[in-house]
Amino acid sequence: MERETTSPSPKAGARQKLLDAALLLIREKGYSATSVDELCVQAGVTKGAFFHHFNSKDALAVAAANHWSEITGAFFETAPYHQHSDPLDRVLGYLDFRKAILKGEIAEFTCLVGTMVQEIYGTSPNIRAACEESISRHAARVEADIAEAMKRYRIRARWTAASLALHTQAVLQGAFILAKAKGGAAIAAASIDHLYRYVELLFQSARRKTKEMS
Amino acid sequence: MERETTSPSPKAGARQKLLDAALLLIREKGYSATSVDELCVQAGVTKGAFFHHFNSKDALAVAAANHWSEITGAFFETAPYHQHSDPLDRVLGYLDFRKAILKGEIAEFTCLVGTMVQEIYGTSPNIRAACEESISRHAARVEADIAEAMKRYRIRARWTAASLALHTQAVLQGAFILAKAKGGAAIAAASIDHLYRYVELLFQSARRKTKEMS
DNA sequence: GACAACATACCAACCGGTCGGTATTATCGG
DNA sequence: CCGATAATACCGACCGGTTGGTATGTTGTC
Repeated sequence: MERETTSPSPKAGARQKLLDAALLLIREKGYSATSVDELCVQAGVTKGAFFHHFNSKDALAVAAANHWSEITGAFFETAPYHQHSDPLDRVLGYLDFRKAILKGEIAEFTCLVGTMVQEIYGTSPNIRAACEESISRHAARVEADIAEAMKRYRIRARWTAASLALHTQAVLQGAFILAKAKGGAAIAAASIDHLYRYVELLFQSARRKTKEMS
Repeated sequence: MERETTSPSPKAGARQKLLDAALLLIREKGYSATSVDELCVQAGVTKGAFFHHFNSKDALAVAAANHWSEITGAFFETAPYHQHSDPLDRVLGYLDFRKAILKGEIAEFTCLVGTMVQEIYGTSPNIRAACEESISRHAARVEADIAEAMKRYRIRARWTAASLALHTQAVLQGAFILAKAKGGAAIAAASIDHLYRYVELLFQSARRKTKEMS
């Protein structure tokens, strides 16, 4: 007859609540430093529920990485920059968007899988694979727009769309590290500015040429 | 009269051996996942020695970050790229050098303080500060060459030498994360290539102009 | 009444840290 | 140069708390 609710989505099922708790805590304190007990408390769930849904802490991490892929996938899917008809504008719009969402606490804009893979790349192959999947899948979307832009502006270069897409992810991940070191998002934004300028420079002569022709 | 040497410098004192062990283990498994016992075993030292030299595990981490600064400082000091008279060549040479040292196991070329700051930025302010110091000090050396190059080639731009220097560090840190995720140094090298190209593009018109004048 | 979804109680291993003690070395008066 | 003294470096058993994980029980639902 009683019905009590606390903060983290009360009727959402223990599994979802644990995954949400993992996103929050692991981004704040890292994977190793986050204990199963803390995850359960944050999720408002007992340890029994934890090991009912996940065979181990590592299994939770894999599930959290996949959960992260779905959440960020849906988030970027609905972002405004996709509206541009010019693929280069979509790439630059993506970077603008990445810069624009650098708000709030550091843990709120940093990357779950980037944080995790640093700690576990040598010890937990399955978590590492899940993190790589997440990064690669996200990079692939950026790559599609880059490839289209290269085609549109007839870029012939030594670099590929794939390598530039991964480079954007490297810059973002590195920007997060600097933000954590310096205690603020400002340097991350500055680094994205440099990346933005780089992409502009890569396409600038080709874009100008095309503009002149039209 | 005796003189013996095995792997972790046997006659080097417990403190040095512990710092070396910290560099090795923390880069392999992260800070939280590395226990004091493991550090002692790796260093060939007892726990008593550990807490004789360091008040806490955190204190060891701070000392390790400073040790890292000294080691990398001396290492880059003697690197060949400093011989170039043109400051821009020194900057590009620095990037070439960073790319050239991406050899061996991942833990052998990744950054101690970049790895640590990810885990502890929110929980250990003094470790975070030591990591920031290390990164900033290294960036400052790069910044000096960039600033000189900007002066030499009379660059007037919206970006500063400081922000570009920090950007190089962001790219490197991010490249390390991708290397950990993908399990190899290749993507890190590709990302440094992009950064190299970016710096070239930033200076290219000015350099050409100067060359024509001479 | 079977089965998934939890809760509770509990465990052995391990964690960072303490502490009393010893071996080595530096200091210094005579 | 000597022996006493004291500081430093190091040892390893031990401690209380926490760790990831388990075994068993309870509950709601089809």
